Amino acid sequence: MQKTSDKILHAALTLMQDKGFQAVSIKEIAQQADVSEMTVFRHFKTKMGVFESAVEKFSYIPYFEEIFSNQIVWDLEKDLTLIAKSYFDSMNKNRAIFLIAIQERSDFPELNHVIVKNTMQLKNLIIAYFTSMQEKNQMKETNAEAQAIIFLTTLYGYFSSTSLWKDHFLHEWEESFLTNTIQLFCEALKK
Amino acid sequence: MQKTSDKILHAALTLMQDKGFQAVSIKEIAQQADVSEMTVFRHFKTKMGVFESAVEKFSYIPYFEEIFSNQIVWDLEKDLTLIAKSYFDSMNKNRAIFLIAIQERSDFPELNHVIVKNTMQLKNLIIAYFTSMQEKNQMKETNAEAQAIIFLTTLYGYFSSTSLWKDHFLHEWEESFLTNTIQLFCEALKK
DNA sequence: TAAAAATGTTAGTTATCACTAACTCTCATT
DNA sequence: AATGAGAGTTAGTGATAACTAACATTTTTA
Repeated sequence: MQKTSDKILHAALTLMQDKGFQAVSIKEIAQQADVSEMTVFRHFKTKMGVFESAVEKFSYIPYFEEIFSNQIVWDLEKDLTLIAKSYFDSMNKNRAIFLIAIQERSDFPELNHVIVKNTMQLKNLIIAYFTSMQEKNQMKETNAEAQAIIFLTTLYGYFSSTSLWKDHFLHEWEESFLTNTIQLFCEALKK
Repeated sequence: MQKTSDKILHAALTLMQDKGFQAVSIKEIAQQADVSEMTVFRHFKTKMGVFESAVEKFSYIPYFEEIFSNQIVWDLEKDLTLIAKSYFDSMNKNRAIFLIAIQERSDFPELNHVIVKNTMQLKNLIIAYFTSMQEKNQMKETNAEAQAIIFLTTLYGYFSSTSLWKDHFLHEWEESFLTNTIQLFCEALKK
């Protein structure tokens, strides 16, 4: 059986990813977790305490460098697939925090760092990868940074739209979206 | 000089695009608009009334069909530029509503329609455009819908990330992002 | 300039919310 | 059987927010 504090944190994140931090009351969290309000306060002192514990527990720091140093095979299609999947993987694990960060961006701008830092790091790795691929003569000589930004923006666009608007938006399944996107980039960039 | 009710609506939208509907108080709106709380209530009855009037006043319905029927020249680069600029133009005009829609999506799911409807409409027009281009033998024979979705997702990703995370994210200027993106798509899709 | 319309001021109502305090209940361990 | 930890219950405090009512003041207009 689940520990009480875990139940509370899970309930809090579940509610906050839909409504944000300040729009969710302790009462709601307690109901969702099936405990009394007092139990929540006893475990976490304040509402902010619940939130901070939840972020700490559920935020995920991806290790893109390892992936890059171990699994890159210098084949554009395979490598872009790997990169894209790693990105989706890390963003999916941080989905709740991503959604809360959006909603509370004016009150807790620090939260953005979790998301922004990951993305910037990946961006730099992709730039380095593209540069290497150009040196290996496997990619056309275009602006590596610009291509990296476009690639990441596309991935971000997919993740963001499916997270925020559920399937009511452009709805294509992740797998097929990914295949088509990578094919497009390969078509444009491969030498 | 600006009418009082316009001042209020403008203040409300300005505040709500950062914090959302329910996190902004009438007091804040009144201060921002430099009127008294009572004036706000006298003009709009309820807080919800302020919001509804603001949405009605500032939501923008783009006329993509007209653009497509008048300004398309059947040159992939020129046409994609036109399409992308029209998209950014309409989204920029709806930026405040877009940001509020995100924040209040669990309470006012109807709001999404303004954004989703525009995007879906544009998507269908792009699919039709790609199909025609293929028939004219100016584009490779790929899945038109998939390409349209990728193109729109990329544009959405740029708009969404710059709107939400200001310049702290992938920061490339709209103009150069657009040029590079369209060049990539042309490289991949042109025959 | 006088009436009318718009806005300000002040005080108050009701509801909700974060949080506290004091007390009770349950149940596993010894 | 006694203890103590974890959880529930109830009542309450102080703050804030939406909204109302009554009256005063300013601005616009005829």
